[in-house]
Amino acid sequence: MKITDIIEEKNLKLTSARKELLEILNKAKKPISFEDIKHKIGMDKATFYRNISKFEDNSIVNSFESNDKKRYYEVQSSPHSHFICNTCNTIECLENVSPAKLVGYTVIDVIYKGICKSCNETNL
Amino acid sequence: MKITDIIEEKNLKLTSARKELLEILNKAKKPISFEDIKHKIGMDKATFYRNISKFEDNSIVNSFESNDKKRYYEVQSSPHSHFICNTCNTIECLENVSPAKLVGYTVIDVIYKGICKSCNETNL
DNA sequence: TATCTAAATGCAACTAAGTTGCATTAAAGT
DNA sequence: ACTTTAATGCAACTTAGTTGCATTTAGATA
Ligand SMILES: [Mn+2]
Ligand SMILES: [Mn+2]
Ligand SMILES: [Zn+2]
Ligand SMILES: [Zn+2]
Repeated sequence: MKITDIIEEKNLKLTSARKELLEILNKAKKPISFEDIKHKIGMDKATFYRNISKFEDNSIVNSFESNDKKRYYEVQSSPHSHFICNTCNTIECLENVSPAKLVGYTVIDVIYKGICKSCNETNL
Repeated sequence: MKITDIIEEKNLKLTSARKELLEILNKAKKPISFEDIKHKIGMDKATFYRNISKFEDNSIVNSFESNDKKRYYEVQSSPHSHFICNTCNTIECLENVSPAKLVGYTVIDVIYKGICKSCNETNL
């Protein structure tokens, strides 16, 4: 789905800041933080956070906190869980892991923490 | 296990601040944040964070970030996952949920996010 | 038990992610 | 083109957590 369509579908104004932000998020293969892209974007950080917040309200973007106390954002595609490595802090999207069901609860998001594949191999 | 034994086993100095802190953490049934206990403790916040950090280095305490952007700490007992409610922000320890295994990864901690039992019941 | 030393503490200053108020600008409907 | 309302930039603010430094204390040694 195209960026302009995503924005129009939610009846949001298509501003240049939003286009720029969504383009970067759309290209990214991993969730990214403000820190990650602050040098690539033209907008002020207030604009970044306000737009991210609006995207989240409109279910265009979702986010979670990582080990480094920063928030990471990604375009909402098919629901999936994430793995955060305690050693190298890398975040991986786990597309093929079906989230465990918990009776009585509604599980929306699952974050696994531990040691990732490549860190495990390094320490053999 | 007694607090004094835990500290001695790791060859840490048994200071009054550490005793106070570990006693509170040990009694707590849930993970707690600095905000939660700052009024109950005598030590400075720098001392709190330095001691928590030392406890984590020595595997006495573990922690994770919650929805409210605060870090929550608990005495490391049997490994278990946690549920964080997006509605009421309550944190629950899930003692009886065995964490999913991911081939190639070492899963140390799993955080489920979503809607907790009581919030689900309220919205029937 | 008095002395010694490294580690722990309190305090204040700092950092950095994220938020907010306000004046200005720009999107998009007419 | 005109108008309205939402979006933006900027600066000031908030707050969890960190750090430097002078002082204190645990606990080892004599
Ligand atoms: Mn993802
Ligand atoms: Mn727990
Ligand atoms: Zn890793
Ligand atoms: Zn709840």
